Amino acid sequence: MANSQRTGESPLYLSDEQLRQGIEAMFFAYRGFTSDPDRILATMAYGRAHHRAIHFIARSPGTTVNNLLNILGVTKQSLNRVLRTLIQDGLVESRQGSVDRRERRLTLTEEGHALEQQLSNAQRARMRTAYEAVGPESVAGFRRVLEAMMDPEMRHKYHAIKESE
Amino acid sequence: MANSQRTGESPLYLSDEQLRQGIEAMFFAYRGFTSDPDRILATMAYGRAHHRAIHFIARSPGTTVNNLLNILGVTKQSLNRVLRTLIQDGLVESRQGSVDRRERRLTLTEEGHALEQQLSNAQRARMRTAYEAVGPESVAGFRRVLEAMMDPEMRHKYHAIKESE
DNA sequence: TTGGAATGTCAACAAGACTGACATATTATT
DNA sequence: AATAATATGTCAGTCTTGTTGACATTCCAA
Repeated sequence: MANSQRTGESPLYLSDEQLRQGIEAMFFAYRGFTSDPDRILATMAYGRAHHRAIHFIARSPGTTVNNLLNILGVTKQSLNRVLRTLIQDGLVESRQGSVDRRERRLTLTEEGHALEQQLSNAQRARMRTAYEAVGPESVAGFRRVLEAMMDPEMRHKYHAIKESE
Repeated sequence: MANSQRTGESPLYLSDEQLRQGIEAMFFAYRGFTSDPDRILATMAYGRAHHRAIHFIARSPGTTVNNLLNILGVTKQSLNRVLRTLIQDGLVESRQGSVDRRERRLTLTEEGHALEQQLSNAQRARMRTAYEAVGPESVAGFRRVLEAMMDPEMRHKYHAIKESE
């Protein structure tokens, strides 16, 4: 069962040790990935959950609560708490849908956009530095592996967001 | 400042849109990355924090609490709560250090190893499937980008663990 | 012997996830 | 027109995992 017992049959890059290193790289890299926005958010009363909501509202202006729930994969109670504070603080605007008036269409206010820019600038800066350091071929590989790691439903959502832009 | 305003100067793969897609890919992929262990852990009274502790104890048997604190980047109180339950449940053994008896040397018990295997098998299976789907060149690029994304201290720890194996 | 380091523990707290129950509009179906 | 389903919001309670701050113990080293 364990790959290390049949190294003759499968290539080195699929060995348990290589996979384990990939797992640890993912762990440490994700820490770096979130650290810059986290630092900014910590100075306000916000956390990672607020960042995620802001990001995807910025990405798909006019999105509904339900759509956001699907993308973020949390409960409506959890999301609602975050949205409530963002709306109260004037970062997010919630308008009744014109076609289906049960829906709430979410958009960022000017203030919300300002924070979104601040957060994504920080996150992109790290990403850009990493991309520049390794070059386009490595970046292409990076993107391919990440996509292959996603659950199929997540992959669909990922593509849907990409293509709607 | 925003890269989208000087697309003529910098390559496409460093555009804000490409960086944004990388950020979202990272977000969705990390969800997949943690989902299999999370599912297993949810059936017991454990969470991701327990998984992380178990992983790095398995990786560096006889490691100290302090070393684990450095790797995991949490407070000792937080780690201690997790370790306490793991020790009580007989998954982790804590022995007084022989050289410096203030230290606690942490190892997995047989039961601990069994759980670690279950968790890492699940996580490696996803990793292996992804790796197989994209091939060794993409994997190499993936690893390069992840490493470039880490904070320098994290990169050191990552290498230290790799090389001690 | 004294100071500092490593560890453990107690208490209190907060973010952010969860479940379950229930309310209110609105739309769709019968 | 009545009923069912959908979208959203809210209240209450729980859990995990993180945080601070305070304090005790043990042990090494100057």
